[in-house]
Amino acid sequence: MENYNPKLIEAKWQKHWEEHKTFATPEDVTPENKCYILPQLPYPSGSGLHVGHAEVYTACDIYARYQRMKGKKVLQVFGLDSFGLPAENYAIKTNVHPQETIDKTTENFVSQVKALGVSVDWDRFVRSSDPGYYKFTQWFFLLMYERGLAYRKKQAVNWCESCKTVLANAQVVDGHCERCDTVVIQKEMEQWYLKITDYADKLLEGLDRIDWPAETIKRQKDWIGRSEGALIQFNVYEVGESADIRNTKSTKLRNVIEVFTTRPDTLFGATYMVLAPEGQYVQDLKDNITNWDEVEKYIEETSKKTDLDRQIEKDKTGVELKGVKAVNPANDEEIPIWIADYVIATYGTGAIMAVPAHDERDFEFAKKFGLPIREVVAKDIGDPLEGEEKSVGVYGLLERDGKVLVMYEKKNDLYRLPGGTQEENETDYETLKREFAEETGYINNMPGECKGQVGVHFLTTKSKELKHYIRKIFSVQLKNEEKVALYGEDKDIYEYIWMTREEAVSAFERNKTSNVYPHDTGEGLLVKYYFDGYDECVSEPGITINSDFLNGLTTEEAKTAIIDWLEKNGHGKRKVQYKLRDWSVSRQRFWGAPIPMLTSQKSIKSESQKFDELPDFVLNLHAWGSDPQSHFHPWISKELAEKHIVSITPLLPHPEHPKFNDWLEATQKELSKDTTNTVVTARSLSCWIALALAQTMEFRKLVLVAPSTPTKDWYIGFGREGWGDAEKEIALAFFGDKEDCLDFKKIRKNVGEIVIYLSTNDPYIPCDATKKYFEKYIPEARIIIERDAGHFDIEHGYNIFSSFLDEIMREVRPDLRPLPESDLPVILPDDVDFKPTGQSPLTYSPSFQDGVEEKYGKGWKREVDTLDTFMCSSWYFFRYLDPHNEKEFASPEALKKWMPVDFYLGGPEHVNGHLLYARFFTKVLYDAGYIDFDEPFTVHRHQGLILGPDGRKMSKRWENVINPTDVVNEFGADTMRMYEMFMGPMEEDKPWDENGVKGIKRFLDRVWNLQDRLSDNAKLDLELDRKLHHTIQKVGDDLSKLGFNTAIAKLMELVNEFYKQEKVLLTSYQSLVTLLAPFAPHISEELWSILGHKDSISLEAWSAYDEDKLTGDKLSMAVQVNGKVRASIVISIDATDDEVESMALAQPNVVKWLGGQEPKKVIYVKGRILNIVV
RNA sequence: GCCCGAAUGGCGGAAUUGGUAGACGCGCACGACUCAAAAUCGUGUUCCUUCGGGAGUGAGAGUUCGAUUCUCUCUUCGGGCACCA
Repeated sequence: MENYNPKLIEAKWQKHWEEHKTFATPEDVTPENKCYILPQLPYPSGSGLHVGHAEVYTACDIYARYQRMKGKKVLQVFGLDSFGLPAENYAIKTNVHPQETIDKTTENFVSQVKALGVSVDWDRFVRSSDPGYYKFTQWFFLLMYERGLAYRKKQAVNWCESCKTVLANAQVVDGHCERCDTVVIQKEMEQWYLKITDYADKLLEGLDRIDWPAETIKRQKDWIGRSEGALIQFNVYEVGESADIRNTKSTKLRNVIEVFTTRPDTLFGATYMVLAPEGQYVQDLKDNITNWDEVEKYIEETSKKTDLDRQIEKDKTGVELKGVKAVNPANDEEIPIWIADYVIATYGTGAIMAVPAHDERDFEFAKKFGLPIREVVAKDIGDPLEGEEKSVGVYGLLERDGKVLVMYEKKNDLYRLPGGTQEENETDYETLKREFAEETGYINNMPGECKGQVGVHFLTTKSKELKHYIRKIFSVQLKNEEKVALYGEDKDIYEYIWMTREEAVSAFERNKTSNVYPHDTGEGLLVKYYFDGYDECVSEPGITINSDFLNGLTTEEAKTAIIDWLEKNGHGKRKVQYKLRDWSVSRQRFWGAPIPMLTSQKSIKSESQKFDELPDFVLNLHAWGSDPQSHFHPWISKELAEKHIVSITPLLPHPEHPKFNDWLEATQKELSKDTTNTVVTARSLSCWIALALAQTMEFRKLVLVAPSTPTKDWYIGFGREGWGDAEKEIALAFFGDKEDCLDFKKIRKNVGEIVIYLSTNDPYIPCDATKKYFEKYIPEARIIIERDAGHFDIEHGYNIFSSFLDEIMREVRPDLRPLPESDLPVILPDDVDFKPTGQSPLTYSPSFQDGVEEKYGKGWKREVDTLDTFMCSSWYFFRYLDPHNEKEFASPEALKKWMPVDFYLGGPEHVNGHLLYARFFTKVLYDAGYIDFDEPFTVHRHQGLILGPDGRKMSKRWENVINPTDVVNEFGADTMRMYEMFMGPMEEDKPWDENGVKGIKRFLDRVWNLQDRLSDNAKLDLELDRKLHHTIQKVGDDLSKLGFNTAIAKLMELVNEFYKQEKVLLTSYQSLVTLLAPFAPHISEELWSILGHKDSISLEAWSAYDEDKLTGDKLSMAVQVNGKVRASIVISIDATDDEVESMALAQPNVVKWLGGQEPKKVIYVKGRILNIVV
């Protein structure tokens, strides 16, 4: 027998697999047997494969090989994310074109991965920087653009001065650039964004349906950051305006500040407002602000601060806006308006109502600037009658005979302290309560009876909370407004409850905190106590006080009540707010996919057009047989009104029997002379009216929902079958005998933008045919296909239609144009100086704009920014399914066959980047009808970090980097694979251990050397056979749940058992080799062929275990006396309970420990344990 | 500050629904083979011990016949978010 020589056999088998295409993707795939295994897409760095990479590919491969042996049809893939900053930065450093570098590193990286012996279908290898790939990255951008999900906007962005590029929020780590660690600054720039915020709800909802690590799901939820609350409008007045004017409720109040709050119930406690310094509101008020110089200075100071500064300096700063006041809509109280940088412009509305009593930040601010603090939520509640023995409700304290008395409630009884047993102190509850109230002026926590200063509501059922508050401070309500503070120790909380005034004061002095303000009034000590954490006041619900009609309501009740009131009185409404921001995708860099858009200097289509930010008039047209009160029309009217946009939805004549000319006339009447900034929306039949109007009038925009196509064959060619004569008659009356009669040339010239909504299951308007029709006549129209939207009717949930509202409101940009899909890909030119200047390098490419004007018209140029590489990795898992398809990103058949991914392994660092984006892309494809699932990764797991031998993160700096290829060369890929899997649980961080690698090598040597002991006629050892079947079971179970380390341990046990035998049965050894195959494929293949098999072990079936062989006829069991193990007995498997008990009692050690006593009780858990209690 | 997660021998880590804690590997010790070393094979290896036992899964309590596992409090470490209204 030769020695185990991994070098030789690994090369041999890798060649064999490649030549025999052993791991080509199977064709006979069903939804039940398909198994798509996806390792995370790596960047091919110059330093090559890292041990962390090897961990991912090995784990995926072991899983893939196991599933293959279990009979699954496995697709395992590999690719590279070769676009992006690392390659470009390296190019800049070395002055070598990134393409060259990438080709080199690709070759190196791929050969390193292949050397691990992974069972990947290499014919499906993809690389994001190849034109065949990024053509579809660009296609995805166009899809987003068409659906209104890609937009260009000027706003403050994250900018890295060193990388000279914009960064997404997820790429900013602790205020620093993820790549180069430079402090990120804010810069006003026009950038492309993807509207991922539109999908916030869907991204949140889908998390409940996927098998991902709980931690990851939570992190995505936190990142999306949904909070429910209300928008509340505060009117703003100039100081000095008379009350009369103020009271006249003018509908066109110019200055309204809207705030978002999650605690509308505290509205009565809003004693001032704060605006974000860089926000729009401040600018709007500029003319009325009398201290503008001061304000401007503050704004400037803030804008100079980086986000990092803002995070570090948490000291509150701010400036009051003099000359203006806001009015709290709840109580008509005038309150001051401030600006402060603790309010950020990008969340909510960039303005808050400040409720200092119940918000920590407002509280700090109010304290610093001496603003009034009004409590509106009483701290307490919880049912004192509920809970455990220890639950105590402290009702309050009073002073008597120089002692401070605590009233508290325990279960149903009210006690007085001190002393006395329960019985002695038992008193009539009502009497005691009354007496207590009379003496203290304190009224207990009965909802509705709370008075502002009552203060000490330490009512709680949880001893934890009680301790917490007592430890912090006891605030005691005495007569004449005097307060004392007491302190309670953690362990003996009752100790301090009884104390003299002096004791109380000194206890208080000892435990002074910054939130306690003692004043000696001369007559006594006045202590003002602010709760240490007002955050708790915010998060913990309570009873509303000081709030007029909300008094006595719980927080939840008060929220509902105040929102109802606000909505009824037009001061606000319910609102869900998200932390998630839109995703900035344009980069001023070279090494990425060019954005497939055209730009021009001209901002209008014709001489007379002028598009302001918002439309000044919206005309909505309802459908045939419909009216202005139906479907989404009422909602749209309301929303537009709230945004102060004038809109009309006229009732069109005879909606049941419409006539074209009547409708046209009726709508024309509603329009003024200048319609250039008017938006016309229409649904179904009336879309034709909208188009007809646009032949002669200029519009800002048309938004057509489920449009009938304006041909006379509409109802025959496309319409649903079985229409009766009546319908035909009406349709004819409407359309007349017109055939393609519209002048689309004029329409296209007259309208700034045309958006068309279609639904995949519209019973009247066929999606595909209508799409084709409009693509032909209005190629630049943006066609948005909505999944399962029916006829955009109320039955399909279209009483609200938010993307439609967005389209109405959206700024029209005639200076931007998407490229037609047929012109993709936009090839990245290579005649580019890629040194960063802050300008996109493509600006300087001589060839990039060649022929663009000739092809697309004068004045048009290609967009010179490139796409964030995260866009490449947001869809790569689709490309593997059909990597050579030049027409589609993947064919519908391939998508149906393999998606979603069955197992996805990747690092936890991408949770709020890639993993969110990939889900977003998938959901957009779903909504657009391309796919039938909306979550890409059914099962997802993370791998942990492999640390250096010193326990630190591997880094050149620590000189503790392990190169996987060195390990493969020295010990072989099988050893490398198994060692990485044996180190510990896959998802945990674990340090590398040189000796551990040797241990695995030793194990494989032992497996190899077992050949010496093989025999085909050795006697079958029953114990060994049972062990074998146990191992088969355990290894299979562990593999299905990725417990690689324990599976390997079990294999080692089996091998150790084999070594206890003189001879090993050939069949047993064969089973061992198949179990080993997923982990160490090369040695397994070699042994398999030595054993005489011709076929690859990779395609062998997984061993089955025999259920009957798992259990022997005897087993060993522990006997306990009083819970301590005192003996171990071997019992027969079918022994009766009595037999076992008598056997246990006969054990000498048991007899000894029983000490002659009779057992009180014997607990016998069959086959597991027997415990004797004396 | 807020929110998660973790803590087991000298080390990496096992332990099913609460049922003989320390599987497996490393390291270490001893033995066999060898002139010797390495490699290999074998034995032992939680700690204390007066060799009867005793203690023991970060600390302290609780529930239980029985707790690494469940509950509460605390400590330490790791991670995430961070003025998100």
